[in-house]
Amino acid sequence: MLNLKFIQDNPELVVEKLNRKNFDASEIVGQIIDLYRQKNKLQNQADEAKAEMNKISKEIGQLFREGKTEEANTAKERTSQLKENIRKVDEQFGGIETRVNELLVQLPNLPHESVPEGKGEEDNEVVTSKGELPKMADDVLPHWELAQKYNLIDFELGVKLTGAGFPVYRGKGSQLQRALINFFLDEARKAGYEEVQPPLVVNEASGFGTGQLPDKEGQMYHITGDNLYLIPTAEVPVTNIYRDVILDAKNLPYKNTAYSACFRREAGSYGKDVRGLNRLHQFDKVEVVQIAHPDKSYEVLDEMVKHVASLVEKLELPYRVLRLCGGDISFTAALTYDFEVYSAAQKKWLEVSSVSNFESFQANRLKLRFREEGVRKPQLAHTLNGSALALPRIVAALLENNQTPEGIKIPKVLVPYCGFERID
RNA sequence: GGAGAGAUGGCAGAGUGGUCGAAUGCGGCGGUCUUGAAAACCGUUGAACCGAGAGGUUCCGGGGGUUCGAAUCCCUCUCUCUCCGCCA
Repeated sequence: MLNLKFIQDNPELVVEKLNRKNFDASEIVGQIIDLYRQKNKLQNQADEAKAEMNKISKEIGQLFREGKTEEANTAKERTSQLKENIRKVDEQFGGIETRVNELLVQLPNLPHESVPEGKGEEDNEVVTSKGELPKMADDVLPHWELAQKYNLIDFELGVKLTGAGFPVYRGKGSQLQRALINFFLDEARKAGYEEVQPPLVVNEASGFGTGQLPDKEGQMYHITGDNLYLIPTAEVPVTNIYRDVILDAKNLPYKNTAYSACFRREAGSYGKDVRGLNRLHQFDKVEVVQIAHPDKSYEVLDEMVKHVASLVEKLELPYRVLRLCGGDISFTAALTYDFEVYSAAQKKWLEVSSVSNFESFQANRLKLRFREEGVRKPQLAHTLNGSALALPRIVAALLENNQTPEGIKIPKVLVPYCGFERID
């Protein structure tokens, strides 16, 4: 959520920047400014009337204590008009506040100046490209066939148990999952992130805090009986650790990592993209989250990007990093880098990580602030997060790229975690 | 699932109609003392909004009501805890 005062002070800037996101904010911003003015006027009126009321009430109390009952009763008569006035002004004020909030919530985050213009994913900017694309024979298998051949993942069994998009990992497939999770968590810990194990189910307030609600309600599984949501990413519970808190500036940045299962309804995605591990309703992911000082958040973002890069490099996967364009970047992010690994049999790039700086957009909803030494007023912190990494597409690329006639080779770093060098 | 209790400042915990943004303790910050530290003592210490400022308004889980006046009384919702039952 953008800061109301900021919008008021820089309406043109807001509209201009949101243009970059292909969002026409002129009308909403105009309405907000208009309402904001009315709101202040009403607040002043209400405050004045309430001050008067408070004064009279105190006087009445004083009179009663002095036993001057008659005078007190006279004073009471003065209040009814005032009371009615307060009620009316308050009602209007409340209505305007609600309306302003409704409008505020509709505005996406402002994109960072480095965000390229563009309509969709074809306009994303490739900032890094590393690793040789493997030259594979023509008869290489896509990962879903490898998974079946080596009995690693049973997609149909998942359909039986739950439905499409809920695969069952088994044998070495299951062990590989566990190895990746441990590897990613260990790497994060070495990079200074404190590990946490959050709940996989969150309440409405948490969903709102990180921006899933109300905008992306349909993407989450909703447990209606208890009004709780299955998390689409560990970002939600982990970032919400810091909801409604005021941190000490000298302790910034706060760094957390968490492994979690992630649940996404993926309503509206059909077609060949959903084949195999490419798009699932439940998947595993290790997430990294940082709460940073506004002056440092872009340094932090670079640090996180380097961390994620080191992971794919250690896994010996060819990858590229994209800076998302205005048309592809999410509602809440100011700047996002996507990581894609090359999947040799499918011959395509698969997104395995998304690293974003949300600046104060989430913090404003979360009421996540920090206090600078010697400064009385707390200010909004910046939140950042990134996948480090999401498993399924990594597994897909590992299987496809490392297939040999003798079986699937496990990358060196994972061998100690897996306990085997090859799947055959 | 059954029964009961509770929700107050960073934490603990008082406060049952006015002088309460709220006692007290702990913690935090500043100071005195000390070679330094501890102890002791003194002071200070919530947030949001409006305002150039003085200052004003709001907030004691959320919402509503009673009253001139509500942390305090009433209604309602949510959440937490305790005991019993069931269970990993």
